[in-house]
Amino acid sequence: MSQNKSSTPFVVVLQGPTAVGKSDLALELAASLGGYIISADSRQIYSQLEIGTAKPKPEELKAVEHFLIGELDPKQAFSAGEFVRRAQQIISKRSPQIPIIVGGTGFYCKALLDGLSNIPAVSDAARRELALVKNRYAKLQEVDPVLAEKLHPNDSARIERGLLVYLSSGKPLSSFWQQEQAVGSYDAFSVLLLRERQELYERINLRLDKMIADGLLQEIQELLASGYEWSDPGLNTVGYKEFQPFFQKEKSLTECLEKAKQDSRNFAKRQLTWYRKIKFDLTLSAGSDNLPTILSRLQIERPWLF
RNA sequence: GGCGGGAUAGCUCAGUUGGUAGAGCAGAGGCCUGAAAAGCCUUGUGUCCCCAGUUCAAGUCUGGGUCCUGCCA
Repeated sequence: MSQNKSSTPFVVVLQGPTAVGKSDLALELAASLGGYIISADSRQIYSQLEIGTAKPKPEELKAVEHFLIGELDPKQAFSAGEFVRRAQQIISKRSPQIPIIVGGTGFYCKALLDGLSNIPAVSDAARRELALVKNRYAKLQEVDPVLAEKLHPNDSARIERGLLVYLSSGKPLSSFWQQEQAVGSYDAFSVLLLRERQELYERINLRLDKMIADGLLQEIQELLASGYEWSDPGLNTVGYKEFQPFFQKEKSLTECLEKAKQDSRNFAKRQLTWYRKIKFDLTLSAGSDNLPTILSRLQIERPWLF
């Protein structure tokens, strides 16, 4: 047991709801293990969204090497598949350095660890064709009954995705599930960082107030002035989209700020629901001195690291 | 002080010709195979402000209180 049993790369995964305090712990952990950080965050991947996505500060980005932060233009769409591809590449290139994968996008972490079915990319032609489909759920029932069975008729996003895959490939999305999964197998140590609900909600509220104080509105103003639009993927982000009515002079700043806080709280709740069914090696309560706890566990379970 | 409007779920409010009440939001729980900070589902017994009256029956009508609120003074 003196070394990693196979060549499977070792990764630490740190997850938790928004505003719980993941970044600080990740920095400490990376420093202790001599590792680097990969952000598993569907919003921090965008450039120019600094304040509202609570990106690490420049000093922090300098102290520890970070990946997948600010790499994408807000006009570009991103996806779980793309995340997995990029993360895998970074991990293999950097091996045997230890990546600390930190982020609140649970789906990305799951996709990286458990793999995604190998589903063909969606074509532009399919998108154009989809625009002509009237009753989408009925169409999906006809074309991919297996998927339709699993979806609620109101679940527009997944119905759309199912149809796009069918229109692109000519095969039902569900037919790809059985196929081999593109699993990059890792020896992962998964940590969940939690906080008491009430306290988490209070932190979220305070964080939004602080974002405004730190110049969130100016940041949005600059984005708009640079030609970004509210319909761009990057701006479809909690902490940004709620301020559209303010910039369009339809609602007061207070109203928009309250909505942003509300949406963040709802988001945190959804994250917590997601994490409940994910298996973690260690669940920690934020606020205490968690670094030693993680390190001692690793010393026992992954002695070759030390 | 005068003339109005209102008092119903944590919040904002609906409630039809009287038959013991319902939406949105919040809260809570859940789903999730390339938009996941997205998308979606489930979940509402509360002194209908108080007292008295009419009535088989009052959130709903009548009278009297109390407290908000708008305009005029």
